[in-house]
Amino acid sequence: MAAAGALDRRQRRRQETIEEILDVAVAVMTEQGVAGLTLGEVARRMGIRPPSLYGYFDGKHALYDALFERGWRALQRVLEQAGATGDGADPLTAWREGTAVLVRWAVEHPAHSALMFWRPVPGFTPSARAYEPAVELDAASRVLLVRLRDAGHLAADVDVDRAYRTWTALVGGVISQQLSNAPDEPFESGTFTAVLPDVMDMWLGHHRSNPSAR
Amino acid sequence: MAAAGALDRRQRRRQETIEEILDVAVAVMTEQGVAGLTLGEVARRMGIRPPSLYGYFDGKHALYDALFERGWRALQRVLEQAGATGDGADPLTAWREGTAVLVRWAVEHPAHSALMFWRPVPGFTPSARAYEPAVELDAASRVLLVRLRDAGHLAADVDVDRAYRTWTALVGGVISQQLSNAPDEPFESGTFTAVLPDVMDMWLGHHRSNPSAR
DNA sequence: GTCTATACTACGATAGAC
DNA sequence: GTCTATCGTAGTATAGAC
Repeated sequence: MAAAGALDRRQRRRQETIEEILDVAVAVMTEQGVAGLTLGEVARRMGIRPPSLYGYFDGKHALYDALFERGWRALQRVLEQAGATGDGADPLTAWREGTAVLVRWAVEHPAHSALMFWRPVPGFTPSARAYEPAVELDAASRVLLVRLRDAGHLAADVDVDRAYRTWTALVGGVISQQLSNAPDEPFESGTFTAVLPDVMDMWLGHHRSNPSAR
Repeated sequence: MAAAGALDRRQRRRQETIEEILDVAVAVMTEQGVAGLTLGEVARRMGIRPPSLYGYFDGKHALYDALFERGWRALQRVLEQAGATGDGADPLTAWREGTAVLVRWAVEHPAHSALMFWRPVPGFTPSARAYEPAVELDAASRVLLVRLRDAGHLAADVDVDRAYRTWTALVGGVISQQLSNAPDEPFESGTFTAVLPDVMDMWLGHHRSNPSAR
């Protein structure tokens, strides 16, 4: 039992170090840009030497990969807490609020967002494991979209896939513009996040009256 | 006259070298990502040494700056050629076609677009000179938007600034999603560029019936 | 004037001592 | 587990050949 306790303690300590590395990396990325992350700067802020980081991550890309996965998992979590993926609430409310929560999270986590939504790092491609929560969230969003249609908020013959793609473009556009042009503005009063209600109305109106025909 | 001729010839030669550097840089950025540009790779492809590039550009950032400016100027040019900024055509047609030309140019010039619309390079901020065509295009777009309203295609009391911001978010979103998720698809059959007509209809419909109130 | 040669600093990464 | 030492390559800058 003593050995197991020591192992737990050691593993917990290790986990704490991993968390610290990731937190510091996010801070560096927020200040210097996602591609401006350097292992030297992370090590410097932690008071260790760059090679020591290799005891926790297999290089810089592994760090990006962990941040990519954690970003999607964190987004998943806030959406679940907002009740956006549950079956209880009215689909329309869930859709509207879920979208707002998504955009808020994105602008409040610019470094994660840039890594997740754009691909600013030359050689980096997320692993299948890191991609998993993104795929799950995609599937959950499509399910909710179907419920939105079945509840009569969208035209019965709407092209769900096309409508979903359109929605991602609109929401992604608001996030993109806000982060590129005014990253320091808060969600509530952002130059672009402020038009999110308009954008939602636009999308809902279009798919309520105008079906996918074109 | 002979001296002037020699000077012209020398300057022309120099200009050709500058163009070649920029072309090669775009090729590298297209393959490796905007932040993946290295002077060594540019020099290697041109058959020269990295320090030779300093005779034409004051380092990598100056190269980015020139590409930023040329990108906006090129976009300006194709929009003018499409008649999107002239006074002749119907404002609605000009707006629709101008938007399509913009999106097409963006997806067909991914390296330029990433540099112009996102900010993927850590230390780089475009100079005022490089920004000029972007500002001009912004102003021209707003003028056209006012003409669109005055021609009765938008509600008379529409908030022009807000409508313009919304438009940039929508169009930027389509470009963003297309370039991030399926950069190799052509404009005509792109997963996201294909919904551009829907997005345009949405935006026009919203501002025709629903004024800025909210 | 334009290039090559060379040097300096910083980065990511690995090997091996303690 | 962390360190020092080291490698290869990048961006940058200067000196000097032609």
